[in-house]
Amino acid sequence: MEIEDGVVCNQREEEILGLRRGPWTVEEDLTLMNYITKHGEGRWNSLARSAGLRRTGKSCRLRWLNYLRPDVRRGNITLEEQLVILELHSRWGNRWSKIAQHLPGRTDNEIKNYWRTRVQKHAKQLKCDVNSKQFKDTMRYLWMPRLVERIQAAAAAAATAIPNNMNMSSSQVMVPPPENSSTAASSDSLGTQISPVSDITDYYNDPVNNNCNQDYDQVNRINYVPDSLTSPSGYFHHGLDFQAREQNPQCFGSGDTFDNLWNVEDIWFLQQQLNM
DNA sequence: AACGTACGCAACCGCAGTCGT
DNA sequence: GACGACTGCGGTTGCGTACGT
Repeated sequence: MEIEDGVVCNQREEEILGLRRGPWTVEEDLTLMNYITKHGEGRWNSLARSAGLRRTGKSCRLRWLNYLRPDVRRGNITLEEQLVILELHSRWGNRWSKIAQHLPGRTDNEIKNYWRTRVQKHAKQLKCDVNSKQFKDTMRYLWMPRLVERIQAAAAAAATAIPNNMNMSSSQVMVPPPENSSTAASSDSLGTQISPVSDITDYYNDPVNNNCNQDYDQVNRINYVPDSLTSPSGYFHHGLDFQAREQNPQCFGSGDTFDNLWNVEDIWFLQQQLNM
């Protein structure tokens, strides 16, 4: 049998075995769910055969983990989740599954998609590489503190609206303490210790932990904005802020979208970084 | 209304690691 | 130790839909 490459081989194999590809049907979903309910997950290749699914084991696993699992959390990524993603990505890079472990109900695929479609888009629009120091600094010193502010503002507003503080989803979002912080140094088991998202907001607001807020304040104190610089905020009108706005409309004034976290300050900040 | 473009997401692919034989 | 099967991960692609002209 002539094999040109692995892809052709796989395609022929699948044709011979009558394997299906592409979007899953409702019937396939039900078959997979029923089978896993009865027999449990794992051993995906034999599971696919035993369940009578004309799919690869890989395909079944992916469908289950990313879509059918009962604890999969759907919908927009919340502000807290965004903060956790940014923080953990700055620490671990593209370790999506590791990051996903700290966002209950979120899949690595979803986080990866979020990063690619949102964060990398911002980097592109700011005309810098997503892995560059400039972009990382902008993220850490501008975007993340702003997220913290938004989260705290939303929490405060929700606390006012709901006296017994049954607000937000903070308790569901877990981040390990920053590895290079004094908090981390004093923790018992780095990596296994889980703390609520409030830790991370405390972290970014505590001048002892890093100079993030000092830098941020400095940037915020700047009143002079060169006329030649125009805000890119007009670019950003999609997605991320909708859920937060729906949950806490009082926190969002007109035209105040999450994507407007990127504004003329970011351009200024990047230019300062480039001039250093 | 029709068309083109951008966006978001589900699914696929290749590779590397793990495990059993 | 060598080999093959399986699993999990990160990167990439393709499609449906929303949006703008």
